[in-house]
Amino acid sequence: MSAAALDTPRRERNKQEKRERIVAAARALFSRKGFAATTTAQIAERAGIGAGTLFLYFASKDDLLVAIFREQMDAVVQRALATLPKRGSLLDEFVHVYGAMIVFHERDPELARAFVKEMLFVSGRNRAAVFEYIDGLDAQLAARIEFRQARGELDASAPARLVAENCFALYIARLQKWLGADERLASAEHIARLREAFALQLRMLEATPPRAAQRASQPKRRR
Amino acid sequence: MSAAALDTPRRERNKQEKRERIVAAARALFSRKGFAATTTAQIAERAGIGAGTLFLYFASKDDLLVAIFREQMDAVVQRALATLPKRGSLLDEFVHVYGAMIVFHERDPELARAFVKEMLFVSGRNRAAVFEYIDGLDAQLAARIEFRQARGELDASAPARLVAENCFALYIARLQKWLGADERLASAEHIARLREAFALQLRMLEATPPRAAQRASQPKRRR
DNA sequence: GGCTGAAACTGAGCGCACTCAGTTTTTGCG
DNA sequence: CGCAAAAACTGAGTGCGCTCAGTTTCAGCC
Repeated sequence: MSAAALDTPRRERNKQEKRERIVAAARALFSRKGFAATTTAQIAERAGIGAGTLFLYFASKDDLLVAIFREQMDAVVQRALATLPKRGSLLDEFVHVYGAMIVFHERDPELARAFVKEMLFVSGRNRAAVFEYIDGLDAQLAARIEFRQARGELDASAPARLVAENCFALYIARLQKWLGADERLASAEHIARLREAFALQLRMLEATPPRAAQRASQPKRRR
Repeated sequence: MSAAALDTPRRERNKQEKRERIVAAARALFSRKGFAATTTAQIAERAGIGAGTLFLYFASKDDLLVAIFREQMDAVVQRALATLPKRGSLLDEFVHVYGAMIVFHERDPELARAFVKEMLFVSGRNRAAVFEYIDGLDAQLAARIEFRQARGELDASAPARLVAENCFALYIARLQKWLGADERLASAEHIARLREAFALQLRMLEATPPRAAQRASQPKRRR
């Protein structure tokens, strides 16, 4: 019956609220004492639930971490996409978005390290969520490529989506290297490296399409 | 022969031999029962040592896994580099090498999954070893690029090493996606995807260098 | 309200990676 | 040899993530 769907039954509401409490407790403890040093028992206690209950909401401690991070990352990406530089190049836009994520991770490298390590290997419902998030990001950046392709600024024969996916891979690789290092580079330096890598991938888009007209409209002088 | 080589002090020899026993035991158990289902106590027992002794040789169970895998991967890469296709394109060579690694990982995806997950985040001595291994691989493949650049087949202005590093990143990203998936693609399909990604990165090398334009009249070469 | 089955919750307990105080083995030296 | 210091080794112990048999809470129905 539809009435049941309308009113949020007591059970559902309790569950949702309990989930929030767990997330809040975990967030506070993780950032105060670090991921490894926080025990699930402490989280449960702070959330006011039994030690076992936590695992009815999250399959594992790692799973909990991923769930927390994903929400925050969503916000970061959304904000970055909303503030794209107006007059910048495609490369600038890519660096703007991924740079924002790097800055975010810089706030708490130990957490970020644990997160990245788990993110790509989670299973269950969270795995789908993670990949949806990545797909969304890829799609948005692919759209930026296609926009320029449509205006004739870039080689329209290149598969925009695949290029965007490659850039995500480059970002992750850089991030892993950065987070894994004993002595971490300043994020400015890190972003500069990322820019280099992106430039190398995106340069392909500037190539004259194999068959298409080569800027015939532009009065280019030949010797 | 030197005096130092002659007398392998009893201590050193024992240590080395014990290390071998641990590795052999771990390898056998991991491949029989899987990584997660094997306990460090079982490994120690099979190696004929005390439970705590294992941790004098390897900092953690993960560390042990990484050490085992790295040795095997070295061999795989070495063989692949020695059997590069003679008449193939640069893309063919990249796919040949990384394809060999994929095939290797296909033999035991659960182990590979655990390995890849830990590899990029190990610390201590093994971390240095892992990155030396990656650097070596990058250098070898960069050399293949430079070889063609020197012959004028590819844009010599592109930084070969960075391109090779980008390709490694693409390989790792694909591998993570593949190993993390619930239903794993056939490796042939996986390799085809990797080829696409590589092609997108390497295409940049075919661009006519800014100043030297000799490729214009040359018919496009395919495979 | 009273009853009933199901859903949610609990915490004592389990298995395992890893530690460390105590023991054994090895080495260098007189 | 004997001896002392150092190095290597050991396994009982510890802490933590996670489980599950038992308990409590809730929703729907009379």
